[in-house]
Amino acid sequence: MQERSDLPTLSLAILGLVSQEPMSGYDLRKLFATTPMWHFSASPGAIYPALKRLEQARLLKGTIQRKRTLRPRQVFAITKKGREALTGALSKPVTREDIIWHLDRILLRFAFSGYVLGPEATVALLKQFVVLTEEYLVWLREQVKLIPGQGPPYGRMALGHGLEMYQANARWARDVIRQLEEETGAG
Amino acid sequence: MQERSDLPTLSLAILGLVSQEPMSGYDLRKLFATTPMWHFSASPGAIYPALKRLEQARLLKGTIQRKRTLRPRQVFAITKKGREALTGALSKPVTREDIIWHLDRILLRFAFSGYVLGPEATVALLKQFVVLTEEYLVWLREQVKLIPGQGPPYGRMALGHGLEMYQANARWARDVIRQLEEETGAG
DNA sequence: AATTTCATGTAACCAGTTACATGATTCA
DNA sequence: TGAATCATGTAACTGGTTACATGAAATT
Repeated sequence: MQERSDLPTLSLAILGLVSQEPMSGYDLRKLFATTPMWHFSASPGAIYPALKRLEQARLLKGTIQRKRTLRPRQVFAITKKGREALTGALSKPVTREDIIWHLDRILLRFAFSGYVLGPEATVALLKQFVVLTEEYLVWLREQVKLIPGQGPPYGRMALGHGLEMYQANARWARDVIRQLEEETGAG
Repeated sequence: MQERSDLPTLSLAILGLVSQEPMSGYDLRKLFATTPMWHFSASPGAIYPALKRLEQARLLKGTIQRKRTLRPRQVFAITKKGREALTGALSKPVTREDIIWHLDRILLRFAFSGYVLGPEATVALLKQFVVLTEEYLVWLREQVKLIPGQGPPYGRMALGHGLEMYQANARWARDVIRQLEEETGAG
């Protein structure tokens, strides 16, 4: 019987952040509301239930500070099992679905992979990303060709946006690969 | 008492497609599964309930063909109220939240706006998009500067991805604006 | 004394996912 | 006749949203 499918993206974000430094729900909310860790829900109705689920799954362990007050502060730290789940999630192969629907997840995996698995694994992740993105670009370009040239141009233009996006993705990834390889080569 | 908030993205997609040509749930599923209208759920558990909600809200009207069979085919057409809801949704101002979290919605609005509201309204939509995107880019560049230069580079690199994305968005929009203005200017 | 910030949480709702189910029609 | 395709739908689950609620501590 295998571990239940994928961590939701918010849970992955929380797990990765807490793995670097124990945090409370409030700390996470502030982080998501004010820093470039934008893009993740800062709403208490998302954070606190997610923390509860992670603790129930024994991936996090909460410690209550200020026990005597009515509103104690609870700081969460990653467990051994949690770290295994994190490295597992970061090591999974990138899929075509990921590059289309879960780009935020890939970026998250990229950043945490750097800290948790090191630069080599991160370069490998990025290379998978580049390959899949370029495959997808091939398909997209075929789709563009299939659109009749005489009709209204909006569909073609919207597709053009997709092309720009995926090209930018691939460009960025190749650039970062180059930087990381220089670094590890020089280090 | 005002109309209940926003149409969900899938409902907007369905409404816009059906406004061009009446379709069944199955037609929509095929479209979402095989054409560049990728990116929308082709799962029956999403499509059929969405169609039911749109019909209950009187935005669509279903007509059953092949009445006598057990599995009739039901084709949906947009109603007057549905067309009003569609133009309303397309005419709403673009928000900062849209450009960060709902880019898919903006692309959808762009494409349908072309057909439903015409090129001038579409150019206006794109111009809003460009302004908000460039404002956001300013903020992002400030965030990049705030990252300490000596630490691990992963956070900065992930932010760099955001910069590339939003720059590509703005570039695409400006390009399309230019094309549409040439067209309407020449036409 | 009033406001803001710290800090945690729940309840109702919404909409999407996967998996399941049914059965007709068309094609090889 | 068996497989693929047409065609519609439900049930259980998941997890995010908004809005609400509480109350201490720090700041003005």
